[in-house]
Amino acid sequence: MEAKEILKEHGLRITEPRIELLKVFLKSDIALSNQDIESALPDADRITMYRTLKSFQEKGIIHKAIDGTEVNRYALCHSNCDNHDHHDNHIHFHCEQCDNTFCVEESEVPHIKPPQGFKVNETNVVMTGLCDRCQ
Amino acid sequence: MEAKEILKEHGLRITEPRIELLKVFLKSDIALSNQDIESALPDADRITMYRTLKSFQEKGIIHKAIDGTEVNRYALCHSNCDNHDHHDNHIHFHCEQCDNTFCVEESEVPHIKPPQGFKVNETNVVMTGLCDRCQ
DNA sequence: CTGTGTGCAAAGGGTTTGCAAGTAC
DNA sequence: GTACTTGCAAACCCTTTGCACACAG
Repeated sequence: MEAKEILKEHGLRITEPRIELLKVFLKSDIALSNQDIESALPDADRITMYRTLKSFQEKGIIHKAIDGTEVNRYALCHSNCDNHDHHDNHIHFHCEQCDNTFCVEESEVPHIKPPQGFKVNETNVVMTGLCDRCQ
Repeated sequence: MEAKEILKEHGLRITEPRIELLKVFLKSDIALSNQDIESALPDADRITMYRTLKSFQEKGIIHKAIDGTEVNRYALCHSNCDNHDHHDNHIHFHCEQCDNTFCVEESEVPHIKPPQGFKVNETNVVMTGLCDRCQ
């Protein structure tokens, strides 16, 4: 069972809500909002979901996909992110039509020179437009 | 009075709450959160502020500064944005220390090739790190 | 067995809606 | 005068906290 392995690898106890949530992420090719997750797991407890999302982020299992919308979305980390140290370095794409957010894994965030006197730790790129299914 | 002119140019009635809010933006060199605005205008009505921010956005007076935080921040449009058609094309910088977000006006968002079959309307870049005052 | 995780109830906080009075033009 | 705007109250909704019970290791 892949979900259980991921939990074990990241030092989290194997519980049912965590396995179910992780399965949803493993099956999805888009970044998931709270609403998406609730639709996928209608019987899951919302509070538990909040807490699970939080610990998944802290353990480096998922990352927040910055897409410029009001809505928080999360996606699996593909690089080996350890606790508190994410290094996903890809672009996110938000489709205006279907409202989905995609991780563009094949992309690399370009190096952009920061303004004078500024120190950059992380650069995020969000593209907005129409995805391949919608246009 | 510059504030009044801006309102007139964008087809908005000249009212006190709008002038006051616009003055706050004109004086600020950072993107402003709701909290920032409330601190600057302690006596202003919060509901009116929400509505004013909304109409300013719709008229192209301000734009949302995407900075990857939970907090919505807004900054004046410098290019000529008309209704529903923003074309600010600069990078935003979020400082982890002072929690401020800056519009990096001198920057240009690089052209990044979208994935196969995707159509890009807008590209946003957010850099996170330490600003010149904090490092 | 021990500490972590769960899930219900309740509190918290920010945002939106309804509506009557006020005001720009 | 008319349509837009304001600002209060109340409704809304999402998120967080408290706590007792359940369960993984």
